[in-house]
This record gives sequence, C-alpha cells and structure tokens, in this order.
Amino acid sequence: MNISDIIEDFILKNFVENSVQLSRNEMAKYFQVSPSQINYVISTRFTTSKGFDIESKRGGDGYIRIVRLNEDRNEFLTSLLNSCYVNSLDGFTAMQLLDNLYNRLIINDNEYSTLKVVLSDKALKSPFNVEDIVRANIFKQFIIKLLKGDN
Amino acid sequence: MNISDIIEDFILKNFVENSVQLSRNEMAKYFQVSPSQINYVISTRFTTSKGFDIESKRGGDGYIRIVRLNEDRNEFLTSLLNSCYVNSLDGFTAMQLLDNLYNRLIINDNEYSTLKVVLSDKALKSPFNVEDIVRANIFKQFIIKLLKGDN
DNA sequence: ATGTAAAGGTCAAAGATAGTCAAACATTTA
DNA sequence: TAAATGTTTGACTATCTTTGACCTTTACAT
Repeated sequence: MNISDIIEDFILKNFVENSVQLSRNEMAKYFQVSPSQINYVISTRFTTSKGFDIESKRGGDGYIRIVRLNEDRNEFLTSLLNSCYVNSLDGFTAMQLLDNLYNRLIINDNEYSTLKVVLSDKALKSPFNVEDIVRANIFKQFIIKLLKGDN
Repeated sequence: MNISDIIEDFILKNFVENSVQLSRNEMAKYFQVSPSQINYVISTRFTTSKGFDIESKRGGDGYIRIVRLNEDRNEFLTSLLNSCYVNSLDGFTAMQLLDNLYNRLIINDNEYSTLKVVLSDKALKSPFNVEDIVRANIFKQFIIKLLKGDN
C-alpha cells in the first residue's frame, strides 16, 4: 500500500453517515505529504463515477467535504444510461463504476467479480483502439439488463 | 542452467499458496540482470498455457503478481483455454459454450445471464470487425478467472 | 473598503515502477 | 556449419504517484 492508498483508507474510515469533512493542511501534515497529495487522492479515489461528490471552501474555516451520493437504484441506472459513459468508457472509470454499483448493492459479488474481468483492459485489448467504445457498449447492455429487472 | 532458469526456480520456490508477488526492479538487482529479463522469464515460463496468470501495477508501490491456476480441478476449462476459441469466437459458438458451461454446473445462473449479455453481438458491436477477437479474449479471461478459483 | 493570512485548487515536472520490442548474442538442430 | 531457436540487454514507452510553484477564495482585523 502506497501513501495514497493509506490516505484513502483513512478517509473511508472517517465517514460519518454519508459524509466526511477534513482539513487539507491537517491531513497533509498528519501523513507528512504535500497538501496537493490530498487532492490527488480525492480526485483519483473519490470520484463521481465511484459515487462521491466533493464540496470545499477555501480561506479561513476552509474544509473539504466528501459526500457519498445515494440516489434510488433505478434513477441511478437511468442516469448512467444517459451519461457520457455509454459512448466511451476507460478501464479506470469502469472499475470505479463497478465499485459504485457493488457498494450500493445493485450488483452482487458474482456480477462484480465477473464484470471486473470482463471490462478490464486485459479482456478488451484489441487490434484497433476500440477498447473504450466496446467497454462502454458492454456496460450499457448490462445496465439495460439490470433495468429489465434481472431474471 | 542459464540465469532465466535460475530466476524461474527462485520464483517457483517463493509461491505462497497459489501466488507470488515480486518487484521487478528488486529481482533484477538481486540477480544482476536487466529488468526486462524478468519480463522475459515471466512471458516464457509463466504463461497461461503453463497454468499461470499475471497481474501487475506500475508506479509507486508497483508489483508483479503471478497466480497459479487450478488446472487439475477442471479439465474442460483447461482444454477450452488451449482451444482455438481463444483467438476468435463468434456469437453463436459463444452461446453454445455458455450453455455447455451452465449445464455442467461450472457457471451459475448469475454468471450465465451476465455473460449472455456481455458476449452478445449487441454488446460487442464495434466500428471495426473485431467482435469475434474481443469476444474470444473476454471469454478467455473469464475462464482464467474461473480457474483461479476463489472470489 | 482594504490588506493579509489562512485556507484550498491546478497543473506540470519529477520520481517510481512495469511493459514492449528489436538487436546482439548464445545454443541447439538439421 | 548454417539455420532456427532461445537468451540477454537496453532504449523507449506507459502508467501511477508525489511534489512544488503558483493561483484563487475567504475571514477578519484595521
């Protein structure tokens, strides 16, 4: 585990209800890293695709608040179908979306681990540069399946 | 025994359970070879057909992990891994393979219905004619997952 | 209002790994 | 002994992390 992973864990452990508030400078001091590393962790690990929203304020009494979004299942799936992810989806974002679906209990362990493999760069590498387009389409079809109500 | 054989042996001796994790640079330094020699050893000795899968990460705290597949547990899967289907797989054959896997109880309802969607022509349609190649690769990666057991 | 200190934000460069590929070299085979 | 095959290396590439210089916003004292 590198320091970014450690900071991510720390933040996750400090959620109260669906949010956590922190001071960038204090965090940086505590973990002995540069303040911008906190931004790095947030921008790579607490993304929208993973289901988080960031609020912050600068200056005196500044803070960074990370909020876990929690829309209704169908609303969420529908919004995914209308998002840009259905046109092109990179591997990194795909993994975050899966984490998101899994954390919200929209997909189970089985679907999660299967799709992790199916949507990976390794599985989709192809002679032309169509990985992200194909990945988006596979993802889309799966979302449609979920919206059909399983079986 | 050349240095590649020695490195291979070393890696084999360091398996814990069904995997071993190593640092490419440390290995290279330890055996006083160029880092890419580690890749050479891995790509010639720890191949899928020999029953291994490779996972890796670059950047800070990077690693290479070699996972041993349980080949003995399922002869059918192993033969699939070495079949022509790993190069190109059309939609019709894919569906037949899925039925076959399902009837043999190798995959469950959940995996069956997920893969039906994922491997469909609809999900894989792409700007170039790479559908069958991508489908084959996805299928292969899923077989590898199954052979890793666990998760 | 204004200045200033105390936040947080951005971005590009540097650092840390691993991957690829072709050329040079070595060994085996016909 | 020439051709085929296998090994070793290094230059270049790709990806992920960490840092620092510079920018913007806000609260508060004056």
